[in-house]
Amino acid sequence: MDVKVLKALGEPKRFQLLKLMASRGYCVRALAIQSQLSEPAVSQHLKVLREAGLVYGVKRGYYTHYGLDKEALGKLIDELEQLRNTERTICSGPYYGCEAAEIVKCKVTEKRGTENA
Amino acid sequence: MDVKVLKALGEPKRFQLLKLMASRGYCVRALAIQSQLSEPAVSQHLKVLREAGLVYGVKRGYYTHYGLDKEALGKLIDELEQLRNTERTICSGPYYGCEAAEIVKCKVTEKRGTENA
DNA sequence: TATTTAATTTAGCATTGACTAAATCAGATA
DNA sequence: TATCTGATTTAGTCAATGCTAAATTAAATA
Repeated sequence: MDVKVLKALGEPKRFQLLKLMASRGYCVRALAIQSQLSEPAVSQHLKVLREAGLVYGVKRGYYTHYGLDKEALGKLIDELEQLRNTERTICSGPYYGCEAAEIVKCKVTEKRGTENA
Repeated sequence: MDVKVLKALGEPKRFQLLKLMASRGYCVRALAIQSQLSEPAVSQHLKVLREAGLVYGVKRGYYTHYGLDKEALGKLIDELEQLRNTERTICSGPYYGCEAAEIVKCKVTEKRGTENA
């Protein structure tokens, strides 16, 4: 999982821009007006979104059309889905350690144990 | 869409913690060991995740068991899915404006127009 | 009730990040 | 080729954020 994608989405203005671009292409100024941001600010946000692979830009005449890359979004969704479907280990042992205790290498007999479930 | 959720996920260590908690419950110290973070650092991350609704804590004896709230994750997934399924408006008009031009209120005749598709 | 202990909170510090203003770039138009 | 213009980049500023160390809290245990 590329955290860069989540980080790119986790900024309110950036997410707003992305929502706009979901429905159609926008040039930088249009995005700036819609989002109440300056053009350089939009440009910088677009750079982050581009580097996360969430957005693509197509030059058409003077303008560059920016749009949401739905395939990239789908990839993220798949990965989150996978996380959701992670099987959950049931730990019903004593407080200090369970069947998965060795993961953190803390023993029951230690002074300050680590609970693992 | 609550951007707080995405913001909470967009931090590497925090996402790592969440991945751990997907498979089973962990106490703070176990998470600290696993993630190579101090306990206060983990506690602070958990606070962010809790406030985003992504994580729940259950007190069991001395320990608090933290786990991923899969329902909250599902909600996020649904919202991203919705974004992905957004119908795309086709703009095939001239450079300065298309059928959706009025959105940004820029006219073809303006000195510096705004492209909308 | 007194003690123990996992967890949290606080203050402080260093880093990251978003924005502005100005300069620059790129490339389409004339 | 020269010009015009949408977009990007750069430098600088301020706020937000993640971490540490120390103090504090809350609640289970003895």
